[in-house]
Amino acid sequence: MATLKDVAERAEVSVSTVSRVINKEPLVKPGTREKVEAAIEELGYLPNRVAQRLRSINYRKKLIGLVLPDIQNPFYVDVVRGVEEAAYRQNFSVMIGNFDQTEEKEKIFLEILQSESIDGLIVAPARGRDENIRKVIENGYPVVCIDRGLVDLDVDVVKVNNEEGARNAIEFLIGLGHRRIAHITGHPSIATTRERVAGYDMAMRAHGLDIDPELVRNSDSSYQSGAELMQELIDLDEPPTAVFTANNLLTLGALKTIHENELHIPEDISIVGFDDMYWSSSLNPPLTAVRQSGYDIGGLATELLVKKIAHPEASTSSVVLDTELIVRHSCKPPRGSVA
Amino acid sequence: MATLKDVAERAEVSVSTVSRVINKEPLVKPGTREKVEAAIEELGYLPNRVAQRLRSINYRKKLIGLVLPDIQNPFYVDVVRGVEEAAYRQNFSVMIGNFDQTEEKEKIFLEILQSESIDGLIVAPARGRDENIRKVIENGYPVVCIDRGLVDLDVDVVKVNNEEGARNAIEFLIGLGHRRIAHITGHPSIATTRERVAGYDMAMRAHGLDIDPELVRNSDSSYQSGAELMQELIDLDEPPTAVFTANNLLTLGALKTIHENELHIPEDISIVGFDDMYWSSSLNPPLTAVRQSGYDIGGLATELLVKKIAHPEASTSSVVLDTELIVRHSCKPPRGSVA
DNA sequence: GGAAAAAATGGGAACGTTCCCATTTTTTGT
DNA sequence: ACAAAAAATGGGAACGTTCCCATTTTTTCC
Repeated sequence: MATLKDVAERAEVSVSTVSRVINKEPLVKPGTREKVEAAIEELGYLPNRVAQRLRSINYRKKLIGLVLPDIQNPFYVDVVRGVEEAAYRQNFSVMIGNFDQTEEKEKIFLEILQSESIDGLIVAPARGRDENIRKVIENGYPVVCIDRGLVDLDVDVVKVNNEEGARNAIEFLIGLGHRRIAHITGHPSIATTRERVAGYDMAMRAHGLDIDPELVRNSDSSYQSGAELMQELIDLDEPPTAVFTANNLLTLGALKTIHENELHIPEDISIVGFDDMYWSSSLNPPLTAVRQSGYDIGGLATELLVKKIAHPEASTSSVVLDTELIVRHSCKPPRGSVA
Repeated sequence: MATLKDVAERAEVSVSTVSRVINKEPLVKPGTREKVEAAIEELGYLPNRVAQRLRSINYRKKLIGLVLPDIQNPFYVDVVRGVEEAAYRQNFSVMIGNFDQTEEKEKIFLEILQSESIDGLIVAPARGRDENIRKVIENGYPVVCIDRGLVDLDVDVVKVNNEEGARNAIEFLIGLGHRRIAHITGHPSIATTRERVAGYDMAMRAHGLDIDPELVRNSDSSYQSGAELMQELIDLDEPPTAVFTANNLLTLGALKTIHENELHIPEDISIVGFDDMYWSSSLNPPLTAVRQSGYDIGGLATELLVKKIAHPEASTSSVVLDTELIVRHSCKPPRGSVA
C-alpha cells in the first residue's frame, strides 16, 4: 500500500505537506493541494489509520467505542445504527462490543477498547454499579452512558423518561377498565427497571388501586424469563387481565407463553410492552407498546461524546427523551367490564 | 498508561524480553517471566494494540473485519455473534461495519478496514458482482464470503443449501395439499435469491404443478416490500393459498399485511418463511420456517478466515450447511382440500 | 573442565503517521 | 523597493510496539 512518503515523492513536496492536505489543514497553497490530491488519486493512497492513531494527540484519534449488553435486543440494534450514523457524520469510526450480559466479557472488551486508543466510549451499563466502567473513567476517557446512568458516578447520560413511559402505559390499561395489571420487570439492580416499576406504582396508586406483589415479578430481562414469568402469572388463582412487560425480549417471551396457553389477545389478556419494534405491526394482534427511539438515543449520545472529547472539562449533562405510547390492537377492556 | 518501557524498567529486563512475555514466546526463563508478569500486574499494563498492529507483520495483527448489508436483519445479528465468539477464541478482535444496503457506505467501510490494517475480512456481499470487494481481494487481503459468493471470483464461501431449503418448504406445502403457492423472493441479482427460486421451481415441477408467474414476485428484500407484495398477492383474482417468503424481513412484512387484511393464518393462508428467529414461537400462530444458523455460519467463516490468514496460499474452499424446516403452526391444508 | 551448542537476553531500526519547530517563500504596508 | 509580518513548506523526533541480529549466559557432552 502506498504511504505518505510515496505520495510526497510523487507530488514533489514534503511528507509534512501531504499530511496537512490529508488533515484538511488550511495552511496549504491551493496549487500545492491540487498536486498532492492528484498524487493521492493516482496512487490510490489511503491513510493508515493505525499509524495516525498511534501518533495523534488524545482527542484526534477519531475512534469511539460502543459497548452493549445484548446485541440480540432490537433496541440496541437501533442504538448501533444511531451511533454509526452520527459518528460517520463527524468522521469517527466506531468499534462495537457486545458483552452478552457477562461481566467478564465486558471487562475484556473495555480493555481492548483502551488498548485500541479510543477517544471515548458510549456504554449501556448492565448494572448500576460497574467497576469496569469506573476504571475506564478514572483512566481519563470521556464516557457517555445510554439507557441508564451509574450509581456514585457523575457521568453524562442519554436516556428516556422511563417512569413516565411506564405510567402512561399503565394509565392506558386502567382507562380501559383493567384492575389486575401485572408487570414483568427487568433486573432490580438496573435503574431502568426501578424507574419503570416506579411508574407502574405511581399510576396504580393514583387511581386508588392496590398493588398485588404477586403481579410484579422480577426477571433477568431475557426472552426465556419473560416466557417463564408469564406462565407463573397465568397459573395464578386470580390471573391478571393485563400485563405490562418491561422490555422487548420480555414481551416476546410473554407472547410465546400466551399463545402456548391458547389465550387470546386482547380478549383474554391485554399486553403493553416497553420498547417498540419496527415489526410490532407484524405481531398478531399488532402490539401496543411504549416506544423509545434507540436510534435517537444513539445519535444524541454520539454528539454528546464528540463534544466531550473536544472539551473534556465541560460539566456533565444528561438528556432525557420522551417516550410515546403506540396504541395498536393488543389491549381492550377486560371481560365483563363496563368501560 | 504504562508502556512496555515502564514494565521493562520495573522488571529490570529489556523491552525485548517484556515483548516476548506479552506474546507468549517460549524463549524466556521461567524466573524472568514471573518477574515481568509481576511488573505487568503492578502497573496495570495493557499492551497498546495500535502500536502492535502498526509494527506487526501481516498475519499477526489479530484483527478481522466483518461487513454486513443490514444489521437490522436478525440473521446478521446471529452472524455477528458467531463471528465474535469464534474470533474471541482465537484472540482476534472484530471490527463490524453495517452498510445498510448502500454501495457507497460499503465502499467507505471497506476502505476504513484496510486503513485499520486488518488481517482479513468476512463479508456478505449485497450483490453478486462487487467491485469494492474485488479491489480488497486484489489488494491481497484474505476474504471469506458468507451467505453468497461472488460472480467471477474464486473466493471462500460459507453458506447454506438454499435450493434444498426452499424445496423442502415448498414440498411441505404441497404435501399439505396446496397448489397455488406464492413466493416472495429477494432481489434477483443475489445468488441466494436465485437458488431459493430454483428450489421453488424444482419442487413445483417435481409435483407436476404449473408455475404461475403472477405468484412469484421479486423484492428488494425489505420489510416494506414484503408488506407491499403480500398485498398484491392478496388482491389477485385467484389469490394463493400459501406463501413462501425468502427471508425474515419479507416474512415480517407479509405477516403485517396478512393481519391488516384480517386473514387468518393458517385457515385463510399458510406461510413458511426462510430464516428462523429465536422468537418465531412468539408470533401468532408460531411460524413455520426454514432455519439457517447465522451463528454457525459466522463461526465457520471465522475459522476459515483465520486459517486463510495463516496460509494465504491454500486453495479456496466452500462450506455448505444444511437448513432445517421447523414446523410450527402457520400452515395447514387449504380450505376445501381433502388432504 | 572446556569447547560447542543451545537458550536467554539486549539493542536498535522500523512501522506510517503527526507534531513541533525551523526555514523559506510570499504578501503587506509604507 | 524594503523590512516586517504572514503564509507555506520542510526536517526530524516521537508514538509504542515488533523484529532482526548481536551478545551474553547457561547447558550439554565428551
